[in-house]
Amino acid sequence: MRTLPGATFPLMSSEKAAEPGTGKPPMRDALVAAAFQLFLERGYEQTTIDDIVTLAGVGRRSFFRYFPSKEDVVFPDHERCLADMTAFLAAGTDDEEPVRRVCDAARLVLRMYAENPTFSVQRYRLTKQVPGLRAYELSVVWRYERALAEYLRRRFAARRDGTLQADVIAAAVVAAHNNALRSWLRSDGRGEASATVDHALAYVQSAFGGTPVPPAGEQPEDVVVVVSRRDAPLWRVVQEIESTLGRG
Amino acid sequence: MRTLPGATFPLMSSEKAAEPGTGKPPMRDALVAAAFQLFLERGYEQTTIDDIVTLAGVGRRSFFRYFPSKEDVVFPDHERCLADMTAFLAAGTDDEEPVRRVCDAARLVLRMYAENPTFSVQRYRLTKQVPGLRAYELSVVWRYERALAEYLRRRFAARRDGTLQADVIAAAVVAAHNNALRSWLRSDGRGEASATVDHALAYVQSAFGGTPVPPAGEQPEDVVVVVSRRDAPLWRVVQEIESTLGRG
DNA sequence: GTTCGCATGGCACTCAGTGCACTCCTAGGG
DNA sequence: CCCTAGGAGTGCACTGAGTGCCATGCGAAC
Repeated sequence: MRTLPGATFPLMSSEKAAEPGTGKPPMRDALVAAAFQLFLERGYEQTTIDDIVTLAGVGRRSFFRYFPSKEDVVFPDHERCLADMTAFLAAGTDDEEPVRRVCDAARLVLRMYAENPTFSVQRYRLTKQVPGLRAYELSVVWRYERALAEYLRRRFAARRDGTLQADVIAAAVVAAHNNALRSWLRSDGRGEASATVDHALAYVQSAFGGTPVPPAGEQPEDVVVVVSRRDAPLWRVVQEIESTLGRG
Repeated sequence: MRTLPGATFPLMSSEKAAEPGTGKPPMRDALVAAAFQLFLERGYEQTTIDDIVTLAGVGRRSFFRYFPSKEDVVFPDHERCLADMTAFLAAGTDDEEPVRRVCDAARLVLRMYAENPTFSVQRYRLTKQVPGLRAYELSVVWRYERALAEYLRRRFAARRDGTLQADVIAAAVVAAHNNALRSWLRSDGRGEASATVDHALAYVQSAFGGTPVPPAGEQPEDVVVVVSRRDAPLWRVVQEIESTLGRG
């Protein structure tokens, strides 16, 4: 159980001290690096906190100073991302389409994943096979979903069944986002993540939202006529409308 | 720390021994009863496993024979309910409307809650204020959602974007169900739970499903004509279709 | 230099969860 | 009637996460 050589985590970084908010404390990064190295080498459950702090060359107590639990070290940036999303939603004006707004908020999360593809893929493989981490990830995702739902509840305050619609749409947005994100992660971060998630979110917008893609250049006909076979499923009808409007 | 009097948990029950599958082991029920008594008295985190087993009058090791973790004692019947749901989905035939089927599956869960209103309400209050239990509940709900999504994925195998639609619809169904369930739980289990959840699921069916309410008596017109103002939001158009079809 | 604040480290403790071995108690077979 | 096999329950010791408390050390301010 050797100690990580000092060069691996630059204590001589431009950030000289741990300043919460301004820059990342180097010790925090060192702990994340040491933890992931061990998690990938021997697995999450086979790695103890003592192993991590020994490799990082810091005291055991310091680990819990930066991460409230062992699971948290696997999701080191979600707290900040959640704050970003909350701020993004709070900054919106009331003349925006609510569903479009929450879809854009979801894209913030995707961007965070896409910023570090290799890290994201490693974490994905880890969470996929460790039940405890999967459970923890659920609680993280749940907080994003709640942020979206709270925003929609405010926007839908006047609607009948506003809270119901808010909860359902938030869940649908998160599910679509996660579907696209996972598909991207399974491909080892190759390909364009944003295109995948755009496609997934367009489906949700087509089911719930206002205008999914503002026509911009080409205006749809002033009058839309849809002829539907009796008993055709509603999604088929919606699909028909979309293609008629030139959004297919 | 007295011991629970023997009369509180009928050891003289008709089930004389612990027979997995046939009847509930009385010891399991005794542990649940003792646990909830203490959780309500002094809180979840303030209650240790030792407290529970002492009150139940059994050995500490026996607790973990029945419940793999402390959280599990709070959700003693979800494992069976999940099995029921899986069986229900597997028993369906392929000529049924898939969305309707998963909505019916969700109603199974509601029925389980509605069978023991007081227990469900107590548990709700507990999970609402204990973060650890909330997280655990998320993992339970996630398994329901996965069961629904897997079913829909099979049914949508031929569709383009089938897995996306399956994931999104499953999430929407679960969110609608939970919205209704929580509203019912907040009312202390008064009122008709099934009516609330029916209303919530109808919203999801109207957004995704085939015929939300089979017309039965009155058939919709064979040809549907919708005239829409330019730039009207899609949900407004859908609303129009719905009212035209007589589903409003 | 002294002092204050802060990041860190060390120590001891609680408690959840596990592996193992032991004791009953019961069923069944000779 | 005895002997045995298996399963339910139990006691014990151990690991490891997470916490509270206090000491230490270091840089900044005074």
